[in-house]
Amino acid sequence: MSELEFGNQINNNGEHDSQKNILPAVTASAMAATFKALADPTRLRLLSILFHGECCVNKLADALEMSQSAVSHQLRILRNLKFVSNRRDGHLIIYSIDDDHIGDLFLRSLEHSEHLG
Amino acid sequence: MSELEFGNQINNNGEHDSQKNILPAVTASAMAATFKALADPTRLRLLSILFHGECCVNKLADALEMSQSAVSHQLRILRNLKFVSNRRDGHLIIYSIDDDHIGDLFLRSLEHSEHLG
DNA sequence: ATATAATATGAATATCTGTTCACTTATTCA
DNA sequence: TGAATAAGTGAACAGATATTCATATTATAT
Repeated sequence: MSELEFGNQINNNGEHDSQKNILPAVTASAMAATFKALADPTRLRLLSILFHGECCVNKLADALEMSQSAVSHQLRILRNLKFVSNRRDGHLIIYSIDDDHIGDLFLRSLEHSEHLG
Repeated sequence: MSELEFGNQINNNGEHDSQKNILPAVTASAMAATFKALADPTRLRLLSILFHGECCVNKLADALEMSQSAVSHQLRILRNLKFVSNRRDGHLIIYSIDDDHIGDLFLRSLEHSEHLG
């Protein structure tokens, strides 16, 4: 990771600062938002179901034995971060995975939690 | 991700359930803990510094313009999740990255946040 | 139109999280 | 030993988060 670059930066004195190369606060917040969306067991379990194929809200709620409302609230968070998308079919709303990065993030996290033991 | 497996499961009726293959709640919580540790701008910025090499607590606090206490609290969280380790050198405690997965997680999250725009 | 089914949403609440403050611990050096 | 420096920690507090409850929205079927 030593080649990591977050874009050029100007330090407090207005001088170019290539030494520290600290992740800018704005970028850090954006990344934190991404991790926050994945930092909940319910949302991870929802995603684990959707990895196997699209699914409507009621089925998701049944599968997790949670209220429809709770699941709907959580799906909104995944939607806002563009991890999932939905489409209407009759009076069902059908959710599916809609992101390239999430699979990798998911697997790395699984590896790490196994690594912790 | 369709080949994703979380280990065999037994459903409510005691029957084998290979259809849903939902991420078990315990595993989901472990993964969530991993993501939680990364779901904060301060901790991500600390890691971004450590990617460039080891660093003591005071320098980290200076770099982020935060109190030593706040940084110390956050370092403990990264330490508990084994993302960083530390060693003593005189009266300095020197922190460094101590994980294989974190670099990937970091970069994927960066990609995703850029993808969101 | 009306009733029903599926989903979304706002308010409320209990829990969790990040920082500050005051203090303690650990190490070095005079 | 005693002062100084670096880092860790518990309590407290403000702000964020997950669920519940009640209600609103949207589409289907009669």
